[in-house]
Amino acid sequence: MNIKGSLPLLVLDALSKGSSYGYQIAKEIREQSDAVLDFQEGALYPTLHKMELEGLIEATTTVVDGRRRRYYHLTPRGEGHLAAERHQWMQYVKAVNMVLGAM
Amino acid sequence: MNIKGSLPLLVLDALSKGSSYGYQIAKEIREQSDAVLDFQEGALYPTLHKMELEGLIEATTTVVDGRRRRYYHLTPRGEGHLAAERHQWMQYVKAVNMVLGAM
DNA sequence: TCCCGATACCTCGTTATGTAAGGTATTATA
DNA sequence: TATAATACCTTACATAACGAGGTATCGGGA
Repeated sequence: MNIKGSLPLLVLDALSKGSSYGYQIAKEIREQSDAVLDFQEGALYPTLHKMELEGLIEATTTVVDGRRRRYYHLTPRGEGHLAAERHQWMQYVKAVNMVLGAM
Repeated sequence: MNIKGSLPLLVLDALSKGSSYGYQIAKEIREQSDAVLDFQEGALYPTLHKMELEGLIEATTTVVDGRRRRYYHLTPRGEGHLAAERHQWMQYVKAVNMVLGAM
């Protein structure tokens, strides 16, 4: 179950804790949310590519145990964007809760 | 700024407080959220029609002050769905916050 | 009087972002 | 030996939003 629009925030947040790669990021999001969040590869990889094009993240490809890994890390621009996305997320949640709570 | 997927919940919630109509529902959501939520008519009306087809809401058309109004009210099915949507929303928010909070 | 903003409904084209399913390839395990 | 896990990718499709347009009424200000 994935609400559209929250994946970039989750990716930026994951990379703010150190560089990582697609498969690992997806796994962490799934595990840390007790499998409530479960983004498919068809959402993850295009999002990573888009964020790279936007200059939010940068990548280097390496090979570990014979398997190719594309490690991403935040750019300064990405760091700024993380703060903005965090704020937007909290603001949105607050707004929905205000409406739901209102009588 | 609207995260995709939250509109049906907000509509069901609005109608749980009494019958209402599209224009009014949109206005309430906008006002009660301090304009953070601002769904356009191109999102609102198709969503209302879809929810009616799904049997979550029912409508009656009346005329007030010469203007046509289509009043919606919750069906029993819609009431059950509201509880499910509420739960899903809270579960999702909790999941994202768990991931964001995790180190 | 005339136009504009607010009210009230609607649809259509486009865009964004997800799922499902497929492909390629390697390594570890049953 | 075959299957799961790791690791990348793409394509077709579905969904749900936005933007912009249309129709129509009513009330208020220039």
